[in-house]
Amino acid sequence: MGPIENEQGCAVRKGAPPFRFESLKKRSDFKAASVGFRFSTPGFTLLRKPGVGDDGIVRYGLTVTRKVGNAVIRNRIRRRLRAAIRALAQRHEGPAMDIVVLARASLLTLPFSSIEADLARAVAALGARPAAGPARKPS
RNA sequence: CCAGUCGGCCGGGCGGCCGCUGCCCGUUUGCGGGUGGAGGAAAGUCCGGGCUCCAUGGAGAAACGGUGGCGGCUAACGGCCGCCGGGGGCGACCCCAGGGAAAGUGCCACAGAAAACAGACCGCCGGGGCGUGCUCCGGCAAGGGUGAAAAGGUGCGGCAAGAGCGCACCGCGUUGCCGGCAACGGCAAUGGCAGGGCAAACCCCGCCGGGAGCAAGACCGAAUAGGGGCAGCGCGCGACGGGCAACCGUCGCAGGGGUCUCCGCCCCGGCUGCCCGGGUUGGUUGCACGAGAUCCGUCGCGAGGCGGAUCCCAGAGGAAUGGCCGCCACGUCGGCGCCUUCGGGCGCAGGCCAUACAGAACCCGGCUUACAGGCCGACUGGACCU
Repeated sequence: MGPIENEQGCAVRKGAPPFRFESLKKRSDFKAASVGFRFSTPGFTLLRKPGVGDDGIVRYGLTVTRKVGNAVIRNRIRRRLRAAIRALAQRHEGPAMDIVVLARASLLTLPFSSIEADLARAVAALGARPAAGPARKPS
């Protein structure tokens, strides 16, 4: 893969090193993402935190609620998601941003290849939206 | 070989690609290399400890909570081991909240005459009466019936009929002797039977218990705003309130600033320096050498004790210990062939699934619950062969 312009024509990164992927750790980040754009797939819902991310870094958070299953199931889902995100990071070119993955129970049995494909699709779709996030009524 | 009882153990393996994390080494500070990295229940959070903080002069009592055969083990326990008693099983073995009902209170539905100072429905026996199968009086509690339970059970004698009324055996109480550390057991004598059940109803008795928890606790600690103390300099007037005072608060006028001037509006009324306390995010620690693991010896029936040697064996923090793929084992399904005690077993090729329960969060000892499949050992009952 070569450094190219992405479809939106923003953030051209010729010859830049690959994106670094870090995990979100603060509760406030998760809450901020909950008001951003969403993209749903059979296995999960992807949220994008409003705002321009730090250059060259995509931060991701995983939300796997107790409703999904017990600790063993939740951990396995987290591991599969991390593995898929890591694979995606190798070829990510889109804008820097913060995302949160809301997991569903089907992630346990869904084929790994389809999780990867859905994740790439969802990240591309959210990367194309304006960074400021959706217009919301001021509360 | 079949059926069963008890105890212990395992609970995937190999390879490839790509990753996470603790420690060590190197380093061009990007990273590279080496090495370690979930469980028997890590679970439920039900007990017991260590550790930490708080409270506490010592001892005791009350209250509350827990616990309950006896002896031992243990740091401790509601745990474990051994034994005793009761119950179940042909047996190996299993089950028991197993102190006290002659301290008191309470409850015992339905049925039944009567459910606890006993009593008499049907009955049985004797006597009186008359209308001769009913009634009255008295005796009895064996039989019937009710019930979970009705003042021991069986048999013989006895009697008007009966009854521990008498006797034998069994059960029970008391006393004595013997065995045992003890729970308790054995034997003998004796009493003719004392006494309903429920204490997982209150209660009584013995024993144990201060509270909260690693988000315990300790250390480091910015920036901004705000709080307190001290020192120096400064400190317009008036009114009101508080105060011994220093001083503080409110209001008005004057002053300064936004804004060069006026008006209006808003803001400020101390400044500087040093110190203190509190404290959000964060970092370090507690936090991985311990009632530690493995092996050996020794004492003990055993739980376990003692001694020696060797070893270091997870430390995350939106939470690492893995993701994907291939092969194999195990399992399972039907097919074919052979054997068979007709339950099944073995062999061959093939299809399917790709493992159950479940993820450390300060650490240990237990308990309880969950668990696909499999292995080992000891023992019991039975069948067959020699």
